Amino acid sequence: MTTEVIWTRARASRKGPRPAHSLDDIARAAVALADAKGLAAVSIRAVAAELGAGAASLYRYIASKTDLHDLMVDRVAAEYDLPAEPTGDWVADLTLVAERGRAAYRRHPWAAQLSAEASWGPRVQDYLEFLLAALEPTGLDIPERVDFVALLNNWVANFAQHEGQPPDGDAAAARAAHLASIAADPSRPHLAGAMAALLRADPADAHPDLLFRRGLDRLFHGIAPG
Amino acid sequence: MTTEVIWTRARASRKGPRPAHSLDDIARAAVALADAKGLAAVSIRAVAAELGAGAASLYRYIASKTDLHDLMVDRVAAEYDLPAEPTGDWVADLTLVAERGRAAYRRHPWAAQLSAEASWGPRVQDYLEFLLAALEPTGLDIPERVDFVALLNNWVANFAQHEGQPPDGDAAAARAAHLASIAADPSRPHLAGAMAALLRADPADAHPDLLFRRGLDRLFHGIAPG
DNA sequence: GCCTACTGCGAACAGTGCACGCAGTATGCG
DNA sequence: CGCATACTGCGTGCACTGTTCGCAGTAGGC
Repeated sequence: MTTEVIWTRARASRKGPRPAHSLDDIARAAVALADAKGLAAVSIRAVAAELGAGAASLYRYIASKTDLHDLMVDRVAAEYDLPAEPTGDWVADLTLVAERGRAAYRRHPWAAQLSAEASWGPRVQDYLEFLLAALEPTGLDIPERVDFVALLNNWVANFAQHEGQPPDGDAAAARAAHLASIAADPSRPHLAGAMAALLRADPADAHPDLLFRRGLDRLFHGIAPG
Repeated sequence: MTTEVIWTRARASRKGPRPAHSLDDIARAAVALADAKGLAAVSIRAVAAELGAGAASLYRYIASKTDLHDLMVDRVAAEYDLPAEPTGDWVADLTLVAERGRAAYRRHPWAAQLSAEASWGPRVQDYLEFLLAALEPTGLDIPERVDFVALLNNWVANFAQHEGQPPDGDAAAARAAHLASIAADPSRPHLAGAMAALLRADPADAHPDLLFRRGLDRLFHGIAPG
């Protein structure tokens, strides 16, 4: 008997007691936990406790923690809530996806770590379908489209991660101190200058919306000058 | 007493026995272990055993597993082995970095998961310095340069990940089966078409070097048609 | 009314990151 | 020299992890 990804497992059961929970319940609990206390706090036991269930009970629904992660990613993907069909204006379509993604990754910063590895559930597939359809007018061939979908997702996740203020705490403070020391190190002038500029501009006077649009534009039209 | 990142800790010691290992030894052992058995096999105990040391001994050198990850990333970054100064031809400079990165990520696929989160050691800083300097002729402003550095790293890591054949094993087989079922699902035609095309072209008759150059070119000049 | 397929779950197992504290070692100072 | 001191390696233990096993209980089909 081969292992299966959670999305292909049969889920019909006629006999016995009704399951007390659903995959969606589990996903919701896990997402809530990750939002509140970080991805590291999402343990099988913790999710089970959130549902008022025993730890071993979760294994009636999922086969591994990987399955749980897949559920979480799919649930976040549902927040894209895209229309059935792209408009045909590829810049507008991709911009819409990017903005929805930005919002989702700001709500769920942990999702960035999971989305690259997760196996695609139905909501993720909807997202991919929309993006691939939206890319049709660009004339890119198929490998390039797939490549660009991953690129866009990565870029959006990275952007959202950096615009949300860093999580306060011990490790974050150490990070910030290290960044400051890099900014003050004259032996790597370009890096020091860049870090100094970023630290100075931190009060977000440079509107992030503008940076986001500009970054997207670079993705669409490249970084080449002129 | 505030926690510190591993790169800023004092490392002078005059009294007592000479340390039996060095940070570089530890990094080398951890990288070797990750290359051989995957990132999950890199536990404190396993790395210590690789060095012929007790588990608790490692904590004389590092303060946490995060420190170990930082060491590993910095060691991989050393493999870029970039010249002191970029040439001034930004396309050539960035291409060089991308190619070195591709090779490094193919040798150490696990590094992709770590590089985004790691705190920058000296070798990583050298890499960043070179890239930021190389981006100067593009006329991008500083936030855009920093953004692009992250983008390039992500894209290269992602590319290298996908061109290396997937790790054989139980989970990988389940993944492949799921992909095939997506390719056969007519309810999302664009996605199905894309997956079918990718699965068909798997025998790598399309030279990956060519795909790599083309992808880089898209990064530099954008995806806009015409 | 029972067989049977199901459910929830306590307990246990191997493994993890990490902290404490002790034994041993080498250096600088008197 | 001798010794206090600052270091090193590390056994042991703790709280926790993902996962498995087997058992008690429940409810649909015949």
